[in-house]
Amino acid sequence: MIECLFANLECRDVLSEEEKAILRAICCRASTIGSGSDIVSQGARPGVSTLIIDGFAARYKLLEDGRRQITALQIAGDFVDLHAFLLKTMDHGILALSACSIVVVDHADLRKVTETEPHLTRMLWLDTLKDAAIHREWIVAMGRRSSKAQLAHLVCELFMRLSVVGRVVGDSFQFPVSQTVLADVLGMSVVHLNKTLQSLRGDGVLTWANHQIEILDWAALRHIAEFDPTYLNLQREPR
Amino acid sequence: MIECLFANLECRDVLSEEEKAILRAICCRASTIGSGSDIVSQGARPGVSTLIIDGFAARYKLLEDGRRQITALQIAGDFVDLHAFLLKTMDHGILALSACSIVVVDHADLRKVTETEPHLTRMLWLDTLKDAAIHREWIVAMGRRSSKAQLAHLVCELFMRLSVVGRVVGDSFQFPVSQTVLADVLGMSVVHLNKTLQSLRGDGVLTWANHQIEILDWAALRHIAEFDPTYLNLQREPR
DNA sequence: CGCAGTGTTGAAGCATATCAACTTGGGTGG
DNA sequence: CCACCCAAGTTGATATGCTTCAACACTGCG
Repeated sequence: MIECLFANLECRDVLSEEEKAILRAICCRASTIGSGSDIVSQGARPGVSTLIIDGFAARYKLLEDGRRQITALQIAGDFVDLHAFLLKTMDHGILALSACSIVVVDHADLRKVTETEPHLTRMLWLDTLKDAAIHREWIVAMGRRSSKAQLAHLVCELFMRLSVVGRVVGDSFQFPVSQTVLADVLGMSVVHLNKTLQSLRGDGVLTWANHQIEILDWAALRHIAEFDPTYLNLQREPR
Repeated sequence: MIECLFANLECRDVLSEEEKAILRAICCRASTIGSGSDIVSQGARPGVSTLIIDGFAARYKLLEDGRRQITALQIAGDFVDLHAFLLKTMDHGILALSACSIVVVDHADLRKVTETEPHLTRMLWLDTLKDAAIHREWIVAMGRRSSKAQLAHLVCELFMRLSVVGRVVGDSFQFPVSQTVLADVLGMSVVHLNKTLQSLRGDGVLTWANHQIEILDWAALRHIAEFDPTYLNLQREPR
């Protein structure tokens, strides 16, 4: 069930069987969320944190005029609002972009982990640090990359993250997201995203149809994006 | 010496005297860094983490063509590379924007804290989560705000963060940073930043001269920025 | 069958980058 | 002490990337 979380953590450090057992024990309540509904709402003070088992979710903020910016994409194996455990009040919402299987963990149980399991605590901390590293990379992409490079970079990132949790088949992965949503991820208009996408398609580096992305030329895509996966911390070492 | 760190942590939860003593004990080695030099270089694997006692620093990444994006501004009281404790390899550099007083902490000592001080560990974790929340807000600003709102938002944020650590006098604070640097923070060209700045000055909401920013009309500035400080988590509550 | 959401396209306008020139002020060497 | 220089700030002109608006095609669904 929560093997995707193990995959996520274990590509960064070794997890003992006891630690896995603890995680299994506290990740008790499972459910599903329909596409388009909030997993956590802005301003909420949840008593639980949510782990995504399957599906895509997004963190987002709304401006007063109704425009939206998505600040993170969360996939299977992501502890999507672990940070609410310590931040308490949600300063943003979390939205299911597709139907999502989730599991929730009581904050009381997480607290117990921090009291008794230092290594596991560090691993969970690390998981939130990885999210922050992704945020920084997005800031770079938004501030200094061309729209084409920004989009290419996102595809590279998703490809790497999804392969860690076994969601990549060959050179393809499911990406059940409309162009409107993707525009809100990249901070551009739908029209411009559409043209940027077609420019990438025209270069023959990827295809995107039926909610599935296939990478045709990884080297070229990576070159367009100037993609360097260091920030994803996919190194297994003692933490 | 490290009172600014206490100020930073204590506006979010109570610190016991024992916890303060522990922090004082591990923050042993002090030094200063000259303006313009790296505190930590990209690709480094530091064995210590750095706390800023005084001055301004920036996290940054460079693109292949030499352009730069600053992904975070760090001020007094910020544990600037606490995340290196767990991320191990720096995926970005940290630069002193002014002369900085710093203190370093051995990762071995931080590890001991995580083994024996669960509450303090959560407080340090929280500190990195606050950085991530700021990252998300910057993503929103870059993606969906006008350049004027983006700049106004940054000034609001700096004002709030600097007042926590006692760096605001009246409505003014020191901001020893060139327009070139600020342009790299906001992801815009220097020319455009200059014009945006003059637009804010023209509105009479702030002045910026001699490396000092004075806020003339807080309500108007806040309105331009649509500033909501929730994300800074300045709520004192049990964590 | 009609409707709503999604993708696509072209045209026009605005925001921002780029380029180039000029000013200002502080620091430094003659 | 002056002359010069360099970094930083400022300004205007031009070019480009991106947004907005509007229209149309396609698809799945009630």
